[in-house]
Amino acid sequence: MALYESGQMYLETIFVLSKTQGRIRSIDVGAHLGYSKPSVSRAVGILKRDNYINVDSDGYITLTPSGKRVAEQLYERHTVLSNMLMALGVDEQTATEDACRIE
Amino acid sequence: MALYESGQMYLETIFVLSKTQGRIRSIDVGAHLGYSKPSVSRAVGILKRDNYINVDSDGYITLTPSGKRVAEQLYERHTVLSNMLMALGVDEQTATEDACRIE
DNA sequence: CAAAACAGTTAGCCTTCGCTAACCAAATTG
DNA sequence: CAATTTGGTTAGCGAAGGCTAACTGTTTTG
Repeated sequence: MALYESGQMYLETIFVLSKTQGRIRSIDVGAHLGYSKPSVSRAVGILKRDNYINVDSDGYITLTPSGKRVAEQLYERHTVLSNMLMALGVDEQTATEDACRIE
Repeated sequence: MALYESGQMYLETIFVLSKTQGRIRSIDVGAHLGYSKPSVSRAVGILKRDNYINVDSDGYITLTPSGKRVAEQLYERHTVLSNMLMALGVDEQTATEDACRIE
């Protein structure tokens, strides 16, 4: 199944939060993205169905190998964009946000 | 009225085609974007309703002052992105396409 | 001049992806 | 231990923005 725009956002968020926070659940993803619980619930269900993530019985989310591979590409792309923007003189905070928006 | 993502695509396309081709109509915009006539028809109707463009009795499209102002910003943003990508070593053709995608 | 091509519109369908309301089950707490 | 909080789900709405089918009216053409 194809990974749509919003799915990429969720996947990258899961990747980043996993790195910075350790174990994460849907609620953390929603809090980070500013989305409602049902929106996250659906998105997580799709990512799980399409084998990008696993969700254990306690609701903790981990990336599958293919999910991790894709997420790393997305994160790399994000980093490239941020660096480009910073090279243009945008400060780091704004650059990171703009990179998000552009993605 | 807000200008949504797709509206920006249409507006920028109108701007670019006007510069390179002179007089343009909906059909030209659709051909360039690869969209169907009804999709373009709706989008053009919205851009017209929101005063970004004018459409004369023969169907020829021109930008209003505010439409032109916005389109120039979009085009500028596009150019910046293309240049950033080319600075990264991407060839011009690919850079322009990627800038489109990113936008 | 009849037939075909061209440009545009209308009606209506589908998917993505937000949302709220309402519910459930498990954990926490006064 | 009853009441609240927490995390998640289900049902269903609405906007954006693609699409096809089918229609119009105008031009072009054999």
